[in-house]
Amino acid sequence: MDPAAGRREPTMRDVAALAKVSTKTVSRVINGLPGAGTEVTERVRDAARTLGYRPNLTASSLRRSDRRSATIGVLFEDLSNPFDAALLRAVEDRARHSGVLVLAGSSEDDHTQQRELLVSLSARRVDGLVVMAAGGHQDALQHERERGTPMVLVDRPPTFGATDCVTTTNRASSRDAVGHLAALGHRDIAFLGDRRTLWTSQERYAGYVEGLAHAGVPLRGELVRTDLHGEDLAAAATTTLLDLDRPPTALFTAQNLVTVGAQRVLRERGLHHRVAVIGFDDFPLADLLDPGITVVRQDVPGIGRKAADLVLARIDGDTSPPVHAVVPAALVHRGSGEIAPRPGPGSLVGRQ
Amino acid sequence: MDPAAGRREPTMRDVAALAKVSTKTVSRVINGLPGAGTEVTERVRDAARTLGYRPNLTASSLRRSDRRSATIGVLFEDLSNPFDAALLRAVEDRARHSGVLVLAGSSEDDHTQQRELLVSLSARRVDGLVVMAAGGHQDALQHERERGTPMVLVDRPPTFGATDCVTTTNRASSRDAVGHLAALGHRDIAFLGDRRTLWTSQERYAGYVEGLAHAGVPLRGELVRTDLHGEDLAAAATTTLLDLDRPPTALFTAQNLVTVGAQRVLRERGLHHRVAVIGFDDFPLADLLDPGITVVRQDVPGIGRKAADLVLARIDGDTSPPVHAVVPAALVHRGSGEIAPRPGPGSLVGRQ
DNA sequence: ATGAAAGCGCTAACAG
DNA sequence: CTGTTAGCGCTTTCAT
Repeated sequence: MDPAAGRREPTMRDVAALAKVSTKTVSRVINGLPGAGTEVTERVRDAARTLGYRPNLTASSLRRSDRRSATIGVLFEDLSNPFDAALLRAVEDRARHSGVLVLAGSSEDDHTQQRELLVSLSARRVDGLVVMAAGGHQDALQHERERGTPMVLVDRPPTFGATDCVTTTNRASSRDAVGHLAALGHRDIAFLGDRRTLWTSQERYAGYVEGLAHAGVPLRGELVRTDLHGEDLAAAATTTLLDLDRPPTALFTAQNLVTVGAQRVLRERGLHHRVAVIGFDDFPLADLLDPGITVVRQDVPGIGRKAADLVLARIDGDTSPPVHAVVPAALVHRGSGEIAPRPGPGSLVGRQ
Repeated sequence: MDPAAGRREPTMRDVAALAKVSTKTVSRVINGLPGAGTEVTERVRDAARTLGYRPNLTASSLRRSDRRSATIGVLFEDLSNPFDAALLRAVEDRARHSGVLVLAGSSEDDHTQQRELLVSLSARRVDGLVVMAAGGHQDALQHERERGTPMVLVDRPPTFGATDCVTTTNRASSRDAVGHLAALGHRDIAFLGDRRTLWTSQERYAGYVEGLAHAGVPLRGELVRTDLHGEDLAAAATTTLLDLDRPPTALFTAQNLVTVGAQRVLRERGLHHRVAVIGFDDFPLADLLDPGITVVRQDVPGIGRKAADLVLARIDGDTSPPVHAVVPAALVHRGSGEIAPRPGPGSLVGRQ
């Protein structure tokens, strides 16, 4: 099974011996540094090729003064979530073009797992981190940051200082979305949110409240459902809402899985053309559904690029003050958010 | 910006000095090896905590005899594709539970990029690789494998020897899908495939041919469209097919983006309830479309787990003969694949 | 149970 | 232009 069993990996010393030069000269040639004669360079290259020599970045970075591993850590909630995946890809692209590779991990929004991954990444001496922080306290992240590791938080800001961060217009876009629904005449607009410990959930809820206030629509507490982590909880909450005496005529679903869970229930009940929906976060095929789902779309590649740029700049020694970059999101009209309220068989107008 | 500017990272020597022991003793304590007194152990732990010592896996792996980096490389086509993302997550989970981290990269099905990533991973001395090979030759992969790096190919098999691989039942499931359509009475079943250089495309096409033959349906060459890389090409091909004098009554779309592209055109033309579709590869929300999209669903987490298990076992010295694991896919009936053929306004039965 | 010396593969700092 | 020496942080080997 092992085609190379027994053979020892050639080192610079082996190359040096074969080319009859010093290891330092080999080092110069391999790294493309000046100070190596044309003829010697050729001899070294030949020797390296003959032996099948591969540079060892691990040894090199240990000895080099900059101590760089040319590797960054990416610590997201769930690499299989389309949002996280798109973000990872954007970061990876940027990093790759700078010769930097990405060590990726999923924290599952769990502090223990986040901390363990942080320790693992730290032991491998990554040059920097791009992190989607787990909800709640950020002790482990703060600790790592305070050791000096360059760090950029994405999607959610740090609760500690001196750290860059890239987020989107959660509050303003949520306000706009709710305003859009109110402008159509909706007065019973429900809020369905992810975990309350998440900053994005809080911001989107705040935007919902502001949007209602701005439109002069009173907030009905029973229309607010939070801590809906995953499609199933979102579906259950939607069911409960639709069963109210005075059910909502519009839903603002504040996360992609929540939107999908709600959508499932609406279709089961045949209400997808009656109840308006605007979701936060776009998702694949949102435009192919009937009606198309109106969403607040984040510029995910933009966020990833910005985060990567920031962390790479910090690694390169940029010491300017910390930045909180805000990448604008946009409301994408597809139909579900443009459904007007109307009294129907399920409506209770007149009963009030 | 840098909270730790100037400070030097503490080493085992620093810990040893503070605890008044040798570095070897510190090494024993940090690694939980036997041969360290209870009292000394305590002293070392205190010193490490006081100094904020972090073990350096990079230095450790350089010196250790097993030379392990506790890191594997994952080289897929596009980490933002839901299929790749789900696979990455499955591999990462398995690896993490073995204390192994994942260096991830996207090859974009490009040989140059694949080779460059391979070189980067190799320089970082990853212990093993999980690779979705780019189409065409596999010279760089073979070369890396022949140096002795444990390697598992996923989704597509190696064209060289002595290498594990995990794929799904591409051919058999495609045959079944086409058989399912034929059993409903379809005789004009189109094939829409991704790049012909990809083994999966070839296998799925072979299954299509077998399925037709088995059902006694003659193959019409003009209904076969390949090299559809991406939604747009798939959409264009679908348009062409529908404009034929004798258009297909059913489509077998052999990759997830192809399915989506075709679906877009069918909906534009209002044919999504008339033309049957079975897609290879499931995708999010396929069940929420109207009709739901019937697909061949791969067991993506199963494939990822198996691949991770194989590479981790090889790293641990398993020298049993190479394995080609085949993880079964299943036909998921959702509606689009259960549409029967019928003469309609667009049909040309009778004109022939 | 503990430590001293050597060295993993490489590069910094200096020679020549 | 090229080489020598030392040593990155750690673990091996062998001694005590």
